[in-house]
Amino acid sequence: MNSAQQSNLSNTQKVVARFAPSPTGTLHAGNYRTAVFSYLYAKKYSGEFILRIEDTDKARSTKEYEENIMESLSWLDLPFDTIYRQSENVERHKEVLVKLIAEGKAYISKEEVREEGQRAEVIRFKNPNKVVTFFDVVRGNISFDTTELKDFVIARSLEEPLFHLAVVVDDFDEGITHVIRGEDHISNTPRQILIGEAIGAPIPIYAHLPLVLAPDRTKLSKRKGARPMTDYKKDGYEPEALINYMALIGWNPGTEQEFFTKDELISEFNLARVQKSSANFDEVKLLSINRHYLLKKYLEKPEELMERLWSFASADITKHSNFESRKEVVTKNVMERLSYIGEIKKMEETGELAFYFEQPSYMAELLLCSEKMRKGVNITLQTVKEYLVGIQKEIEGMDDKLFTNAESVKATLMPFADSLHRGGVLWATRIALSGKEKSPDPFTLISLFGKEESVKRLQHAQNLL
RNA sequence: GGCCCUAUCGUCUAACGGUUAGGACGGAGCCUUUUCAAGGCUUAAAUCAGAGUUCGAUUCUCUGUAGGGUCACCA
Repeated sequence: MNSAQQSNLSNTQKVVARFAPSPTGTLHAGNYRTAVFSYLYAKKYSGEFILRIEDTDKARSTKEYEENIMESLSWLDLPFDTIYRQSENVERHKEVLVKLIAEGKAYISKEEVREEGQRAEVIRFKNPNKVVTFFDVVRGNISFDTTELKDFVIARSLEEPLFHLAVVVDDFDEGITHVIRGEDHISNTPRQILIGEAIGAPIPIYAHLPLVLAPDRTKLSKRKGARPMTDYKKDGYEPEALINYMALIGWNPGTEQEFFTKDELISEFNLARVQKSSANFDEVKLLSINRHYLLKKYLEKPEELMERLWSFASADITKHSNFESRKEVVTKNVMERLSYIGEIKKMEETGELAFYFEQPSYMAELLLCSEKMRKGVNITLQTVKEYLVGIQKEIEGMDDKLFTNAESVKATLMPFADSLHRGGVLWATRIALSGKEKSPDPFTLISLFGKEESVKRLQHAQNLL
């Protein structure tokens, strides 16, 4: 049996899939992954992707969270064709409730009030108490004996429909053909099918996706480090990387391709290759995919990327008198180690950037290269001083034209370094210029700083000795 | 606990019932190099257990085990 046979929907009907979050908190990658799958599926079949805000819980739903959802979807480039809010549909829900009650399929039930806020009367669905079997595209047939569900509550009152009722009515009214959602909804499905049968709604095609798990292998949640999608935006992640990675959690194309444009995903995606078992969300892998897209953009549109990159740095850097002239080279060097753009902020905070613009301070001993680099030669602070004096002289004697690029600086200075001690001279020079154990090579730095400042920094180093 | 779902390297995963069980991320090592990063090469690492079906099981069946989900007047 396939899904089209099971469902009483016509298989020539246009696909209408939906993403139906409730605006009661910020949503994380696990939530948005279901949006990705729904979107890809709908677009693959030239169908519609609907966003439905499930805000029937007035007490917990807020406009801010709703905006957060819209912002994320827009950032991820998952545009919806239509948006609905359940709260705007209460009249219709009421109409259905009234009809259900009139037909004896639901009833007003007197309740014992145990907690504050509980109603003395609610509306319960009259459970036909049968076994419901439905076909899930991901898992095949699933059966439940609904007897254990009893007569479940579908509304607090005529004006206050609850989740199951609202979902079924709205899916029906909106013409939803495919319900693609998380596995945590599997056990809700029989209830919803029962309601659907009671109101004469067609049964949609169900696809329950495996859950996205936190590293502790339980459901992803805020407490377990799941970040709101907007955090990735704030940190300057590439939305293409998120989409790419989320698509690959619980789905694979069956080939060894790992990077996909959105259009490629749309054409490659299918529900048949969706995994049954839940998966871990791996921030490290996300980082590596992000870096791939970051580098790609840097290669394609360096100007644009540079603008974006430095918008994450403080004015101490971007308003520095040398910033504009050094920006390009610094960007190039910084890009070699960034996984995501916002990391530049971290680099600045940990003091990895300052030396590009200001005289660094450091301990004189740092000018001494490691034993390994000395290759048996005895190098003392005095020797280092001689190296620095020598290299400074060389630089002072260089034609200004030679400073325009690192290669010409290297071509001029390397023979000199070799004549004394390559490792010792270059290490000391680099430290004098950067003050850092780890930094770009000395030729790049000399070319970046120019004659005057390079000499100044070398002089500073000599004064330490 | 009841019900439901799931089970391949650390992680994400591939493999018409027949493969030296493949790839990616991460790890390790080597090369390159003045440092770091990048890059190149190499490498370690898995079919939950036990029965059954079969000439042959990662793949099918059953049992066990483990993990997860769900049991609201939340969604």
